[in-house]
Amino acid sequence: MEDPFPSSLSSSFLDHYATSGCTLTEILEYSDECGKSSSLGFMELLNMQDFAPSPSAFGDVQPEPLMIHRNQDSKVQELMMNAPATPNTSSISSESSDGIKDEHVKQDDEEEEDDDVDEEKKKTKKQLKVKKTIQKKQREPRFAFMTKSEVDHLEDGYRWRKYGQKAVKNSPFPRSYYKCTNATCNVKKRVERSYNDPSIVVTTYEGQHTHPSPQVLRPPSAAPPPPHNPQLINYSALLNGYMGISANCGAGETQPHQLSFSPFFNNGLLQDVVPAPWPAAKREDQ
DNA sequence: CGACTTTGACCGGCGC
DNA sequence: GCGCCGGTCAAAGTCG
Repeated sequence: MEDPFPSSLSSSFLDHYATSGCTLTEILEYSDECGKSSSLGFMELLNMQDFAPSPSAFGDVQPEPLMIHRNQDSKVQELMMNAPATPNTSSISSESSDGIKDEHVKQDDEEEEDDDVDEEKKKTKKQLKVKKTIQKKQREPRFAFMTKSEVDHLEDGYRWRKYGQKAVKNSPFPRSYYKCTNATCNVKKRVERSYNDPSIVVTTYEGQHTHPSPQVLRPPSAAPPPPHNPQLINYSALLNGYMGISANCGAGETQPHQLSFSPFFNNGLLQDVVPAPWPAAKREDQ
């Protein structure tokens, strides 16, 4: 777990990040039982077929340090240790959402004769929440990374609905909570700004998409390739790879986005990996 | 009018 | 037990 990121990191992976335009400054991978299987997917991603131009195409873009390490968050690790090592990630999310629904229906049947409707609702709600909490803790692998960007919510090809925002302790920047808008998809993500470096956005994905990216699905003839939007990131490819779903990343995209390049990446190999602390806003005073 | 955001309230976990 | 904190809910508001 403490080993540095593999030197076999393929060019496609970092090339893909290069196409994002947003400079990847750090990747934080939660290590856990799920993570083992998830990491396979992630590693598979690293060996994906090239879908980005060669490094020589990066031109004059200012390089930024790339730091990759595995997360040391003991809290998360502890939660994840209870998680079953379930490589079949698609079954995870469908199971969890269906499970909740089934439980809900069952609960309604059992309390049919109950006079106190409010009580019933409260009970059901409570159980639902407990179940959700347990499932979340046990099932959802997380994947967090930091990007240098001026916008908080980075485009990743999926559609998200914001469902909450909270002030973060010791940070002037709030944390936003998003859910994938796809009804069958259980993926959530948290977005917050590092208070150490406000130019850095910390994005944490939880769960896996059970559907392809809407952007990927779009037929080539339906729309032109995305513009060279510096804020557009195809995290979907990384995440799909990480989560073990075969990524169809980059389909329909014939042009590279604005490119950036890491000095740590040379000749297709990641070099001089520098571990970085978990964002101070999270890790401080713990 | 539907989709999405905002925001206060609520709840559970955790440390003291 | 209490208070703090993170995460989620859901009603109200906003926007196209």
